[in-house]
Amino acid sequence: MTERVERPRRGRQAEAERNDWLVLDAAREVFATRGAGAPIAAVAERAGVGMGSLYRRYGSKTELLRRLCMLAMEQSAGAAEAALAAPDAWDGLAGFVRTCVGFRSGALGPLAGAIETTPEMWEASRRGRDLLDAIVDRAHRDGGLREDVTALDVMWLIELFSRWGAARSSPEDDNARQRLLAIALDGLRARGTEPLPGTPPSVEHYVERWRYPGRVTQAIDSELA
Amino acid sequence: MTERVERPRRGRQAEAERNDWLVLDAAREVFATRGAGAPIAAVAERAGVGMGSLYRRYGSKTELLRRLCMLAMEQSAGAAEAALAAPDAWDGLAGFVRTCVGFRSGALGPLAGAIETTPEMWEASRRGRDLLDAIVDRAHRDGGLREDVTALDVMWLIELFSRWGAARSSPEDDNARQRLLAIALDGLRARGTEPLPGTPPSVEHYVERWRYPGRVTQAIDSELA
DNA sequence: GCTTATCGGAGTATTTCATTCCGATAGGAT
DNA sequence: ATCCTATCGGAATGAAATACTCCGATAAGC
Repeated sequence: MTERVERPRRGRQAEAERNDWLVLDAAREVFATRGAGAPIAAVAERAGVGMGSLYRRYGSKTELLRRLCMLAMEQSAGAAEAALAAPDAWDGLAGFVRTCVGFRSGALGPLAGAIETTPEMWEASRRGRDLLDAIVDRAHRDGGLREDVTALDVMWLIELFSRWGAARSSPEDDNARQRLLAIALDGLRARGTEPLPGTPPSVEHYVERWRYPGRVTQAIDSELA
Repeated sequence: MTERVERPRRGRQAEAERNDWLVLDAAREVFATRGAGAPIAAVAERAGVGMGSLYRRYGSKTELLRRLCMLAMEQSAGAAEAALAAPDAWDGLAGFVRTCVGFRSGALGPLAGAIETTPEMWEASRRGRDLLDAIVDRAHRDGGLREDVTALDVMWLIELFSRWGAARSSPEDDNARQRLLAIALDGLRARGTEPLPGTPPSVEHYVERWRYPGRVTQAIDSELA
């Protein structure tokens, strides 16, 4: 799932690096399905790593969560660039959604509000939204995507599917999710159907959730200005 | 949201009954979004009711969860019967899904495994699945539903959307959910599209999650036999 | 005005969790 | 071969969260 940078190490150092990825993958799985409240011990167990090893790399739970968010946003941005480079606009969009759901990019959602967002994170988030806007615009112009679907609809869709899955996910879960995703993507295609109900989702609503309780997060306010 | 049986009471008794529904609605909201691990206090607070009042009615958290499951399954069965009675097969199915998502019928999913399932619950679950089978069969025969979609796909779809929503859900959340649901339902319609990937979801997979850890749940085994 | 069912929430014992500490293990240098 | 040290795993710890109980306050019904 996670892309590994192959830089050959030896012995203990190799194990350390391997563990790092194991932890990150496990953390994503655990926090995505059980929310930010999930215990660190669950991450360690799933990664097959001791608590000591985990804390050697991440000084606190918050640090791990932040790292996780950044990683997901970076991967998401990478996938977005690939989508824009795809020959067909619709295929690019569909592939982007599938990829993001694949590594549970939208799993950040439940984490919103549990950690104080750094300026760095805001920057990445902003960039991600801009890229998605571009993808959706292209698919609209190309006629592959039904025109009443907005970029934020797609965002929510990714989040919806990212959170799916039991605490202990199995291949069967993946299978079911793939099917539902295929159904949803099919529903996204341009076609003479009923217009979508309600109003387009707002950026304010999407962004507001990240406000960390108790402290003023200035970045949000400038974001919403 | 929840259908109330209007049996006029007076004064304190009326308040008691009103509280009962407040608690049930709040509990569904809380457990659906935060999982079975959510604190009882959160339910009380959301219902605007003291802990005392809550425990007067439900002797334990487990009892509340069980009651919640039964209620959701009963409401779901009611919606299913209405769907079968609908003039149009497709409209019946779509309405059923929307109704179930509306009262978060699929929110039972995350509760699976957290409580020991009673025979009564198995009975209701079984009945629900039979009804859904009938709805899906009818929609297939009628040609409105794409034929590679199974009843369990629909089941998972309902669960997917039932779990959606932030801890503190807002009208904006509902709006976004409605739109995504419209997209998904549109993807469900019969139409010359790519067949669904993977294999149809299995009953075993769906049912297995309800196995309560530590104790053998005989009903599951007979269910799977 | 009195009785009593019901209400809300503070209090308690228990559990869960984040974080720390340390003995064990095994690369890698001498 | 042997010692040194980085890393590992998980038990120990103190703090926070949580299920559940208890009780004084409130107001309906007579």
